[in-house]
Amino acid sequence: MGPQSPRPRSSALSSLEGVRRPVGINDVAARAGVSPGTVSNVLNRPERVAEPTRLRVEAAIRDLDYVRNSSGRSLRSGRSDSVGLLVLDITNPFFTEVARGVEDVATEAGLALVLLNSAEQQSRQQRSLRLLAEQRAAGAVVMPVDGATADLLWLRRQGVPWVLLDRGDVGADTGCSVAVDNRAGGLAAGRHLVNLGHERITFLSGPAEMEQCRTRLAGLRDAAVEAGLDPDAAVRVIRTDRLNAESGEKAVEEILAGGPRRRPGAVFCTNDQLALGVLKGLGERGLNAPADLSVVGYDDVGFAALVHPGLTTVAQPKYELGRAAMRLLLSELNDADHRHERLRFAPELVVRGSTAARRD
Amino acid sequence: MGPQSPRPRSSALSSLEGVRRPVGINDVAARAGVSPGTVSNVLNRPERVAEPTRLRVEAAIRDLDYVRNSSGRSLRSGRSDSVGLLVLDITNPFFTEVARGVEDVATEAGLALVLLNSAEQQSRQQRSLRLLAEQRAAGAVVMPVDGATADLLWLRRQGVPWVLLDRGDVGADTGCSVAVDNRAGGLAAGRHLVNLGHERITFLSGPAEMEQCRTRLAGLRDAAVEAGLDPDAAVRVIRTDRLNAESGEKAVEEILAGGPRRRPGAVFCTNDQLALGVLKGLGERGLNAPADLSVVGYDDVGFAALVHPGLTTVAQPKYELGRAAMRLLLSELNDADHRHERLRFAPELVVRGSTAARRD
DNA sequence: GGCGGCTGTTGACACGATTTAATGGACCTG
DNA sequence: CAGGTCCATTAAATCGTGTCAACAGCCGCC
Repeated sequence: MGPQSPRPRSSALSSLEGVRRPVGINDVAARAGVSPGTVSNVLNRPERVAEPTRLRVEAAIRDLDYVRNSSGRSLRSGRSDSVGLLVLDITNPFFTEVARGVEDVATEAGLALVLLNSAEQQSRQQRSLRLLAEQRAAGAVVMPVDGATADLLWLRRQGVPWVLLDRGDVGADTGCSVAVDNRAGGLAAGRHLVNLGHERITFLSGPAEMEQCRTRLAGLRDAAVEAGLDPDAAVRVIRTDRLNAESGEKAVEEILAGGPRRRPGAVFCTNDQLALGVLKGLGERGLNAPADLSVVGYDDVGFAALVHPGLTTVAQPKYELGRAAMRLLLSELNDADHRHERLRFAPELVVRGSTAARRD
Repeated sequence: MGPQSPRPRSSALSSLEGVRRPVGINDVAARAGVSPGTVSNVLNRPERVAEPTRLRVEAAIRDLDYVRNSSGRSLRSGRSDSVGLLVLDITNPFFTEVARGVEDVATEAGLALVLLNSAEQQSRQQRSLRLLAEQRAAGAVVMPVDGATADLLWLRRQGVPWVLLDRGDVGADTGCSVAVDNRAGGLAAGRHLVNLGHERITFLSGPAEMEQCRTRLAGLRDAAVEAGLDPDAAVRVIRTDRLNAESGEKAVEEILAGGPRRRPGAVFCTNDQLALGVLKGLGERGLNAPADLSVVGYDDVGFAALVHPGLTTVAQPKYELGRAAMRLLLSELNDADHRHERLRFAPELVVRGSTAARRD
């Protein structure tokens, strides 16, 4: 034992440096003249402790500026009070609206939100899920990259429940999910264009493996069939590898290829960013919507209303989506009789200036 | 004592239900035939343990699918391995780019990011900071609401260091800060407009108490003085209460008030969202930039390049800002000889189509 | 062969909060 | 007054990890 080995626990001499030994529940107990257990009761079940005692403890808490230590707390309980939010791309406005919804509900429930960004990479997603397991997170709201089902099931086996957001299912009945009806969205956009007289429509899709893209396309084709058109002739598909404005801009070339005769009257993009990119690409070629091409987007991000002409788009209740997901997670955490639920929201077509009747 | 009271700790019967007792460092130790301390060494200082032992332990870890418990970890160490990121508005693209930078560096360093959104409310910020204190967060990157200095100092007294982002100082030499030189940004925008011949410029500001707004305005006035103009005559200020597109749109009325004689030739907005709102408001009145009014924004968010005409704006290195802030925080956490630093980035004017020479 | 030095491993405790069974005291009742 | 009930409080055990002094075993050296 060195000379200073049993460091003086309760010395007050540290007021000189700014670094004070953190005050714990024991210090509070000592100051209030009660046992640590009573302090814990004051914090967690105040009704069990007599009024005068409670007041004394509360005074001690204030005097010492006591802040409880959540490590100790969650070590004992086996659960931490934070929930994960795993998104595919923090910078996408769709996700940030969702995040706001999740955050609001989590905050109301006193839970901290751990933000994880997979950037659409499976390896990063895997790291993120492991982190949640290590933290013994109370739960997670997850927008997984495609085909990473096994990792999710692993996480649940580790005792961390999740709610799937904006993705269908992960096979079995393994958890709640919240999404918007993509087929209905595609259908609404399709009907709108068909009603305007368009018979040649290009669908600007993302990567082939994304379920949303395929389903929205299916809805679009439904609309063509409804109108008595041959969907294979009426709908042409162009794929991009990323869902951003740049890809949309580059795709304009291909959309317009084939000369005026084969040129589509309308393009339906699987994402507003793509659509805005298309609008920009048109502008650069001296063309514009809707005169030369009707353009429809998807999501209704804030900027869709700001461009000129305003972007016609399929709105998703993004904020509500986030709130609902977090609420389902809370239900799974708190309700003993929780049953997994598949919540489906209805999208809504917002008609602005970027679409118009066929002119040729 | 009920019949089942001392639950069987090591029974293997739980393979039926999906809920297994979480496996801890002790189980690993037992399986590998070593002491828990050795397992801990394998995890934290592998070089101290002999190769064969290490391999045996690593095998046990894999076999049991052991996941370490960060509550126990950080209870012991007094520090958790998460850092907070407090932003004013998650949905603002400026913040999300910053967040991406912070997130990337934090992830590299193996730290988890706790996302906190003050929504510009002091009460929410206070709750957030308390949460970080409770978590014994390793540190935080903070964009505080104005005038909440005391809470920040309190957090540091609680042992949680922070880096200030996009805000000057908090009085004394209390921590690092990262920001962009707002005066230089205002100056660059101002010079650009003055060089185009504009002599009546409106500054569209946010709330009066925001330091950024005041400093950018000062830069703009500097430019006027440089050009031999009386800044009080040349620059008019209009305030909005929120920094969003809606406010910009509403402000158009006021900007144009006073008839063509007194109408300004240019408007410099303290934020791209405001500027985009102005562009929209102009469009709705049948006017447009730059023919009727030159418009300059600030931030260079992704959408600034997508509108037509493209928005001339003062670009901030958002992603780099986030990275730098997190790096300074890491330095404060790891380097014994850390000195607080004030990092200032240079903004850059990006000229697009929304500004043009004076025409009247 | 005894001794010092070195390496690898162990055992026990500390971290801070929660929980449970036990305790003490006040009050009531027959 | 003995016995019982109820309430407020306490002491001790516990959660999973990290740390550190102590120790065992081994090698080499004189």
